[in-house]
Amino acid sequence: MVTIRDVAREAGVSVASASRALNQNPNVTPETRARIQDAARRLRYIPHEGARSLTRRRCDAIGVVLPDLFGEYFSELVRGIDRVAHASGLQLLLSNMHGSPHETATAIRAMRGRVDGLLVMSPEGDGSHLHDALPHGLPAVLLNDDHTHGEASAVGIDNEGGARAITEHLVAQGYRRIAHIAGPRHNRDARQRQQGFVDAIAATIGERGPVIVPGDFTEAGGAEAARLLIAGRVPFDAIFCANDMMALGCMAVLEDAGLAIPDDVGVAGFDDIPLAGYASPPLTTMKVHIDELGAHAMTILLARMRDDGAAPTTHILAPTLVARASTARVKFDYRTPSRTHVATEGN
Amino acid sequence: MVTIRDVAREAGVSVASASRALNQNPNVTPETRARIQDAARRLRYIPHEGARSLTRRRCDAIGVVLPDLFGEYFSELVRGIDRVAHASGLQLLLSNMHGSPHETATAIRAMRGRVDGLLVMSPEGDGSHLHDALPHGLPAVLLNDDHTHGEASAVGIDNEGGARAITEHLVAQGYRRIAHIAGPRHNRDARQRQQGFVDAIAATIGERGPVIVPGDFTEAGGAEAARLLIAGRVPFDAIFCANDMMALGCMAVLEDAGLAIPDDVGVAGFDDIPLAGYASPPLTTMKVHIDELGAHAMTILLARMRDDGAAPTTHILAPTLVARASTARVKFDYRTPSRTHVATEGN
DNA sequence: CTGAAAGCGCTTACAG
DNA sequence: CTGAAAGCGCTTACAG
Repeated sequence: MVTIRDVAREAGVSVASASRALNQNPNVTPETRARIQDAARRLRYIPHEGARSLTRRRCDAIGVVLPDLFGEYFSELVRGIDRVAHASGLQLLLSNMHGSPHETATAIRAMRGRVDGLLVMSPEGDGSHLHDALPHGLPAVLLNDDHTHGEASAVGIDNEGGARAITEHLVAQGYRRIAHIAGPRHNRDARQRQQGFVDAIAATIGERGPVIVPGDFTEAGGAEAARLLIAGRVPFDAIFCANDMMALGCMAVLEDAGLAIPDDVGVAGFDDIPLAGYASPPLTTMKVHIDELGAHAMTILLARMRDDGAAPTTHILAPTLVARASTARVKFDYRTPSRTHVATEGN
Repeated sequence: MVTIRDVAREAGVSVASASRALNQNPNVTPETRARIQDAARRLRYIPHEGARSLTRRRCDAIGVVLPDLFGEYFSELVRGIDRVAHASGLQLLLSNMHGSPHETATAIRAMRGRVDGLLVMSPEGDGSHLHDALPHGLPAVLLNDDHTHGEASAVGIDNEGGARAITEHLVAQGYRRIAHIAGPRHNRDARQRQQGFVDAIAATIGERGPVIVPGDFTEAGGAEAARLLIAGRVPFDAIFCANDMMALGCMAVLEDAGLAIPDDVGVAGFDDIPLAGYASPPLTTMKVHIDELGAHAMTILLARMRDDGAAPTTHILAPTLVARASTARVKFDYRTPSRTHVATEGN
């Protein structure tokens, strides 16, 4: 491949001059600059960014380490991150830790010397295991975490508050026997959402031990949990799923079982992925502004990269309730008002 | 930040020995190796990958340049790429060209010296403009292109064949006045799908100038096109949309207008994004095996990276028909067989 | 087995 | 304005 030495030789100047001309440095006469640029064009010279960043001590890139790259959730997250990063002329180096805590450390280490900052989302554990992996001196922001670790800032979601809000919505709709399909046991979001649910049930209905079925954040897991619920003896008239994908799987099973949504059973999710609005009936959920989460985290990272002396901070974003037909037993069931009545009687 | 010199000093050896010990090189006595590894651990040393790749002349990373990072399509594509890349221990450096042909060149150049290979998807133009931007000597594979450019291989989709197949399906279902909502004018996929549609209509129905409404691959664009169709005087009993997102927007408008799908109007899309199966009614579409497209391209790139003397190749993947309820006027309308009859009479 | 040296491709003080 | 030199952090022949 052609290097800056080739360009310098072709133009009859030193590599120093070539570098200056190619980098818009003013200390070059127009003539030599033109000669150098011509040579570069003729040789189809493209600078080696790896070498550049080694000497410039900056990469103009930021690393993003995620548990997965797939699905609407991460897609939106990356979109938000990219919006801010691109505006600052930064490239994104994405890394997939494939859900493995061990690979997280590997992925983070592989970023050293390639990026100027790091965005990390590690949904399991308390984040202290990240402390060892994070390169000392590299600005970092934890995504979806609710407190800082070492020098890393954090941007999180108010999962507990969100879970409380949607549970209260179910209660307000008249549902009284509300079950919860939880997320993965070690997942931080899942635990917090479950906690918010339990608290809200206790505060509103006064029930101390609501039904909680384990789940795994997948559509199949939601379906399986719904089957368990139906097979069990405990009656229920609503299900709050810890995320939307499970709610979708859950709804399919309920309908197959002949249960009408929202009349026999109300269903609510969490996240508001695009699919949620297309489900039939459309799914009530807590909208997590995922792209804003990403954009916000990136903005904070930029600030830290400029001033790395600043103390790490924590930001918590509030999700918002999106009430749709899947829980519209009382107020929102504009489509089949008669059936609402029947169902209410039926329960 | 701590460098290998710090480790060497701490362990009382030369940087050469430190490097060897840290890279599992056998030429180190167990004792010195242990001493060096201890020092590295104590200092929390993490190697500078940028410097490593400069001397090793390889980055263990591959660059992916896409028109956008958002949406299910790219999400699945990246998933497929990552599956293969990860198995080979390669990182992914993603770049978003934000739909701009100009930014494509910038994004590609920025990859020089950071990656060992390049995957590029540039949906507009004929790909020859890429020729100038692709660094000479860097293995590259074009995604979604149907012929090679320079040294770059290509992996494409049989859009024409797919469009013909789904058009024939509509005809087989009894639809006779089939309109097409096209994709962006300069988009290669869109043009090929339109061509396949036109050919199939001519071959089956004998119609030479079927109705074609411009679109833009977005949901809003599909809705707008559907409104145009309804407002126009030309009768239609089916719509083949150039992609699924437009089909979704299209269906919403049709239903609002009181048209029953599939009885009054059949609707078909292209891509089979996950949303397609969730639409009501579920959408008939051509499944493009997007993740396989990505995995396939990555596999080819790996082969090129091993043997860069090989001649560039072209691979075309065939999409498969997924018949769902949105076109089930004749055979698949298991839900409302009576209405099928009515609708057929009605037309 | 170990170390001194060269070099990867670039940029940037430092002289002139 | 221009060039020679040092250096970014590493690896790898080359000697010993």
